[in-house]
Amino acid sequence: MELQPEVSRWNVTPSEAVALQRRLREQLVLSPPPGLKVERVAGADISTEKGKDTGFGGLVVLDVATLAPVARAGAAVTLHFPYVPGLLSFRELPIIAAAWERLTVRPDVVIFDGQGTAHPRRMGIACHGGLLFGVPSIGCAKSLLVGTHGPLGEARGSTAPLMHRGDVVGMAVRTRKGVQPVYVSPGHLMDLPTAVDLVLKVSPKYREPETTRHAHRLVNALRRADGEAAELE
DNA sequence: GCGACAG
DNA sequence: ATCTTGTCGC
Repeated sequence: MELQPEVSRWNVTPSEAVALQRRLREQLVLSPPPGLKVERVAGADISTEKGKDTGFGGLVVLDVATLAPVARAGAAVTLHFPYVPGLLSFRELPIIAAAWERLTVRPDVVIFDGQGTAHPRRMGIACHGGLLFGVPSIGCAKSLLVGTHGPLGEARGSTAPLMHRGDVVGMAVRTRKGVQPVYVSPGHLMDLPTAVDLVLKVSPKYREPETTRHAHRLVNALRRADGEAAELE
């Protein structure tokens, strides 16, 4: 058997995964490619069933100017890694990668449902995914894994730096007045200001980015469709 | 040793 | 993440 490149090595123990993250983070580039033009942005997500071990993953590509979907792809893959805080990418990325291979339209940026550098080892799922696909990426999470931040204004667009061990690892961003902020951090080939700007741009109305919302609906639809097919057996 | 802990 | 009903507020 060929030894898989480390960035796509999934058959590891949690302990090995941690060691892998420490090596992979050396490859991270925390700045956008010079002259990056963002015309298409993709959202990635997975959905699972309570007692089953199949994960349904998908990506939806949106036109940034109109936020209209222009492409999508999904895949069903057996889960081989448990949910462990800090090791989310080893559970979800194999599924998202299968969908990525079926995606015919390449986005300029991928937004993941989870952390980027706002991670104990600066290697959240957005970092790992960006490295894997070789594409600029952003992490946009609904809750914190690590870090603290001060209060932020009530208005949409308000921000507060997310601090962890003396470093700014991300930004708490209010995407909508009167709701809890989301937590934005760069993944790969990305910086924090660019990430925050883009997340606000693709979140004009709801708390979460339209990319994430579309991806979430896609993978849930895939899971339900699979469940209905199973009922007819 | 104790508590925290993306999805 | 998923399992689940109603409920509060714009």
